[in-house]
Amino acid sequence: MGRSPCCEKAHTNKGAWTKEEDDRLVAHIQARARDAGVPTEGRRPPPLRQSWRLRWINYLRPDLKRGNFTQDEDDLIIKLHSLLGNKWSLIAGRLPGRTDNEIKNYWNTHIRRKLLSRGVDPATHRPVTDRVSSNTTTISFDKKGEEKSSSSEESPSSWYRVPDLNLELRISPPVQSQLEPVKSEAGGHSFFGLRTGVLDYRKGE
DNA sequence: AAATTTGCCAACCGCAAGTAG
DNA sequence: CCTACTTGCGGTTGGCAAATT
Repeated sequence: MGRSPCCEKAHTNKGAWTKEEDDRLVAHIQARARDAGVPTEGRRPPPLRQSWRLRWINYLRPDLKRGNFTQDEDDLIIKLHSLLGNKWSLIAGRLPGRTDNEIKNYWNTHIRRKLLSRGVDPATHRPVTDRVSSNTTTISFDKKGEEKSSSSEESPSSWYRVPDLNLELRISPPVQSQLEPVKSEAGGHSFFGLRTGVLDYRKGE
């Protein structure tokens, strides 16, 4: 991808990253990791630093899997989406080596179409012809920690059960941290000393 | 062979929440 | 508390390549 015309001007450097820029970013982050911390060269304009962060999280992180999604990953994404909705970061937390952006793109380009071709509404995960089903459980994330459910069954606040999916979801530290114990600082990969790509559930305790 | 359309996906944008001073 | 700044997230855009006309 070339740089878009608008990006050549006004001291900006938007657009696709070059190999050289990637190398510099990786070297910079590794150096910073050794120094344990924060950039020392003064403040940068937010858009540039945000771009660095995105590039690192979505592309340069060493644990990224890349390549085609497997059938298992497909199924897992569909199940998780039916439970979590467009919470791509949460879904990504369950798929080691995949980023939220990657999953979001894959959903929009592949899975949506696949579900539609099967006659399933990708938004609701119900048959398109199915109007209102009474035997379903709806989980809303509108309010933190509140489960709005049409089912009367009591369940522990830390996990949910959806009858027609044959899937139980327990909120716990993501797979990533279990598989890869050796990480910068305290799990996840460091971007200027910050953990990225792994949600820290302990914060909420 | 050239023009047009379509699909893919990296990157951008803006908002909300978190944090530091 | 209040303000400014940073980070994380989800939605959207736009460029490239492949497919089609």
